[in-house]
Amino acid sequence: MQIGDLSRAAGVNIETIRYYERIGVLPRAARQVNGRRTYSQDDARRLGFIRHARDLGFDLADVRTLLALQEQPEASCEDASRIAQAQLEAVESRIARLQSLRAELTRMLTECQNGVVAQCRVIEALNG
Amino acid sequence: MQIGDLSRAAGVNIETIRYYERIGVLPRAARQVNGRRTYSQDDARRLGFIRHARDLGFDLADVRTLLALQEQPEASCEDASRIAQAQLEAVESRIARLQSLRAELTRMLTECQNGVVAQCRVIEALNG
DNA sequence: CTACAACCTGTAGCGACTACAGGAGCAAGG
DNA sequence: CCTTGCTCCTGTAGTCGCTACAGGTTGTAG
Repeated sequence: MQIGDLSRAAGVNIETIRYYERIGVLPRAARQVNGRRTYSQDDARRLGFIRHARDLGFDLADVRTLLALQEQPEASCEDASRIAQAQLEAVESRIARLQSLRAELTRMLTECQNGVVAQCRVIEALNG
Repeated sequence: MQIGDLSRAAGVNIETIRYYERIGVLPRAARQVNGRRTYSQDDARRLGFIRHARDLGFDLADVRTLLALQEQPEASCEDASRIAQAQLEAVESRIARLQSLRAELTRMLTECQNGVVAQCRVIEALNG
């Protein structure tokens, strides 16, 4: 399996895969004689793990930690749940924040009568 | 009022104020004889406007447009409400996405018994 | 033999800051 | 008068997580 296949299989951009290798989130891929990268099923699983973690909002530092943990099956999973817990809290505070943004935006828009800028509640609200 | 005062008054980092000037979101500030920037109340209001818009999640391109609109009181505020409407939709889809992340994180965490990585639901969920 | 696709490395760009380095100006205390 | 320390200046580089080239090689199909 070469990089294009992996890219399609995992739904991750080729450039992103090379980027992950460059920064060491993925190990240096094995090469064919022509210099092209080859990947195993294991590599694909690792990339899937990364992608899923990224989709859940973990940053690459967290991903590194989670990957390292995953490779020590006998270690305590305390670290993993601590990271997930922190991420959950971050997500919850982002939700709360976005909900208040939504409220303010909605208020701005319902008060705007679509007239002239001088009377526009959207602009006025931003000046408040 | 010099830059430090404005920074404290508006709650915006000094470097950020200079950055806004550099990219033209703020006009080039008037200078004292010694070369230091001076700001008026008007400048402070403009910065407040920017900050508020940024807090609402508008990007600097939107901010530029909103600032330009604000300075044409007789123009139609249609553009302003279109931008706010788009922002509202973006906020709503971010909320939806974060709510599903929260659900998945919560599920991961409630299933994790804080044992060993090999049985950890957090790690397992990321592999799924 | 010629296209053209897929790959390679290396570097630069994005947005919105943030953090220096290296210097100048200014007020207060000794 | 001199030093200390604060604020300011410009200019450049770093952050994060990619993404997009440029310029080259290799492989495949007609």
